[in-house]
Amino acid sequence: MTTNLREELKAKKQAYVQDEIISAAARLFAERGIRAVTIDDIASSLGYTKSVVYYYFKNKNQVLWEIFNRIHETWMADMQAIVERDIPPDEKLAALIRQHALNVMDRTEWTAIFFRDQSELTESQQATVSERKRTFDRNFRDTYAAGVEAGLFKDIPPVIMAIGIVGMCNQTHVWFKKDKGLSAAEIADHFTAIILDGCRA
Amino acid sequence: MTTNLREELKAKKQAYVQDEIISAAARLFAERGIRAVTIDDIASSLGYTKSVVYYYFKNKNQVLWEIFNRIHETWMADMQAIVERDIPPDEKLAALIRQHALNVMDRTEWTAIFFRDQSELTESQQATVSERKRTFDRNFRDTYAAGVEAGLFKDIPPVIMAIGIVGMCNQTHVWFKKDKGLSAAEIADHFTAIILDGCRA
DNA sequence: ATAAAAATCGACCAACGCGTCAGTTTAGTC
DNA sequence: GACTAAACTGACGCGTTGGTCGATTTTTAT
Repeated sequence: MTTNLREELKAKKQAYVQDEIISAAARLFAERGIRAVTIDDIASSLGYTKSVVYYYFKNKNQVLWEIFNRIHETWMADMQAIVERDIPPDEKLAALIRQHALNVMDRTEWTAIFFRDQSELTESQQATVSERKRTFDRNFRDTYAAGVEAGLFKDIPPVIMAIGIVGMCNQTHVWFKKDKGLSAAEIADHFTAIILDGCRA
Repeated sequence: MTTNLREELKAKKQAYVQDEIISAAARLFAERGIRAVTIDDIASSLGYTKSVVYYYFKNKNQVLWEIFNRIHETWMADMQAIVERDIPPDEKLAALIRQHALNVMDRTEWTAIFFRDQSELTESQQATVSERKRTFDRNFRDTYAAGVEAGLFKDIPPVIMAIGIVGMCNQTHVWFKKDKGLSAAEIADHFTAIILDGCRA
């Protein structure tokens, strides 16, 4: 059992430092753009040297890829929980909009990267992300389509709705500032209301 | 008068080549991101050498800055024309939304750059762009506020509306493909309808 | 034909940033 | 206290790229 301590410590510290690095990287990436940020920048923003980053990550791409994966996991889990609920389409759409708006504003930096810097990934990573985004949009589309079917929504092409909604929410990452002006919850509620009033039959 | 011919020809050719370069640059910048595009890439996409680009532009930043200026000029002219019209706020808002959506889809590449790569500009250029964006948003805000005043719109904070509208329109640059699926006009009309129905008192 | 201006070429440089690596310090283990 | 895995250091190699510069070709005016 004695050897376990070392392993445990290793795992814990590694997870912790990796989180630190990813957070710092995300902040800088979002602010200046991926290419404008050097590994040195990331490291020294944490008081580390470049080599430390390379000890915990294989290369710059892996740091970036981890950011993409984490944001996707969070968003997808939230979305899945809503989609599986047994509630009418209008309520479901409202919940989806609200949740996505909140998620975007909860981590504006990550959102900026996710929607802006996909081209910095490798070809195959890009393909994966595109597929994920499609799935994401599809949930909005399907929910809207179900609402049209049920006579709750106007007969607007669901694609348009999905694009519009996601666009509206995503762009908040540019303007939203925590602790300044309206709260994330208020903004999310307004957006939800605007869209739902705009598409009710 | 003979010297004038020379000057004229020079001016015309220079304007032409500059346009070529800017268009090519915009296409590549939008696709791969500013930093991922070398001056060589721009030049050779036109069959030129790097030196040709440096003959017509001082440096990379000037090419980028020109893109930012041109898109601003176009958008602002269109917007100004609408703002000055003597029509009720709801019609005005509808016109603004429609026009912006169309402008975005007319030049998806330029839009991508404008909203994504501001951080690649110099500090003072960034300040200028931020100021311009504020002015742009303010026209949406003021128009909405006037509509609320006139009892046409719900009493939602105008800032929210402006953010939502611009976000909705901007994001289309990601999805919109000419000659595929719905036309730009159709999308613009749908967006306009959704928003206006969503905010009418 | 010739001179002057405009346009283009191609070699070059210096800075920069990614990623490597051989070695050193730190901290649990026996 | 010796041993070993983990964590970290600092210097360096190497490719890339923005930008320069003198030389050369092309165009226009006289």
